Amino acid sequence: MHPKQISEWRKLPLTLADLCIETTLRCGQSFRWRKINDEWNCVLYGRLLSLKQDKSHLHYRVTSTITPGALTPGALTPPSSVQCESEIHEDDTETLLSHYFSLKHDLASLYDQWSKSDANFRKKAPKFTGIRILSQDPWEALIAFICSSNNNISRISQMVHKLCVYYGPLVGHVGDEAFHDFPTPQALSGKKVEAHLRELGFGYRAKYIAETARIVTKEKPEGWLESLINPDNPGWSAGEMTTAADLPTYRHAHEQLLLLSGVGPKVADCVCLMGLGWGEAVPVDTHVWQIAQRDYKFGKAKTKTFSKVMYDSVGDHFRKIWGEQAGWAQSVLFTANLKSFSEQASTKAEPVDIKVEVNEVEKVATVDEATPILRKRRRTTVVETVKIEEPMSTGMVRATRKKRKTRA
DNA sequence: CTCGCACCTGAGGA
DNA sequence: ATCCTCAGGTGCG
Repeated sequence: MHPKQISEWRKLPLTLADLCIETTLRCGQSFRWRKINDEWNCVLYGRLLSLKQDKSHLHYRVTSTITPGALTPGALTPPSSVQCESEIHEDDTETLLSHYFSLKHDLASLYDQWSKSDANFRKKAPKFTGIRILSQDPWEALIAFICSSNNNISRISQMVHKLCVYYGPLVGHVGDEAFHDFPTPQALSGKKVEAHLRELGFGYRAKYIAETARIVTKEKPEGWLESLINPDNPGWSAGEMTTAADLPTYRHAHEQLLLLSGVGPKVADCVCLMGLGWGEAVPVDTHVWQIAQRDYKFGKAKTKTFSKVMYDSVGDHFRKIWGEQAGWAQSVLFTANLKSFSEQASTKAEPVDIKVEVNEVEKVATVDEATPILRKRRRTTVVETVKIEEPMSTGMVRATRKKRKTRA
């Protein structure tokens, strides 16, 4: 056995504008990080990580580990290499973090790009720098966001924690607090899971989780979820070889996720964005819907629950504005809109910010008024009439929406 | 297809 | 304190 094996602190050169863990780890992407003595802790892929950061660096260390092979069934880990020595992991922990925080993207460039193409982003973003999309484990993201439905971040975090405690492997401790990894699909597909989760206060989500675990383990082939990962943003272990046949696309991944229980368009987009690496996925929830109405002149919904058409319309609009990483930009504005971060959100929510800012947003398919926008399948031309303004961001924004052929 | 509503729970405000 | 609203929605009729 390996007693404690607390490794030394290591560090990555990162400014707070490159990455702000204080914000990124609390803005409702992951619900698992716990702050203890000014350090953020979480188990990722079988290793207990601690993070802290200063002006110039992200400091990290691995407190303890368990054999990685047992945790990620889909990840092909050579059965022979189950080294316990933390030393083995040292080097690839940096790789793990680099992937987890999506460090291959230059955040300053992305913020610049979004600011150029969107006056509202330009106004809101400066107070919320360093927000990154986390590339999380797809399965964890799936279950966590099933828990998120009609729920608040505080309770979602509690629920995810319970899943880890009761169904995930114990990896180590920080002080007297135990840290478990996220449970595998198999662990959550037991017969009594639903009833137990009910007892634990999961409410109607207990059924969704149990059902989804059953579907993934029993009705889908091995590695099915991983096969939906964006090839341009491969998983950390690079264990998901997609057969050339099923050409994974964002649309396909989204569509597949909808087949699961408790997974609607919003949850599917969360998983696509934060678990499968599809940057164009824009989760439209109540907050984003509010943002769309307040800051982007989307019509007031006549119905309480906005329709699928409106859902897609909002997403398409943001994809048109922000481009390839629209979901990321959305996450920044989402965070700026969170009550928990309201103190940052400017001294006061001045309702006077109308100004000339949103001049180019223009009309945008007034979705309200029940205008049968898509009624007739009018070729593709109909829908939005967002004017193509200045030429600066041409290359990116032109997200070629080919064939809208909606089966007909 | 669209729409309306029930659904579990508990943290946080009035 | 007690009520009420709301929380990163989804499934079903």
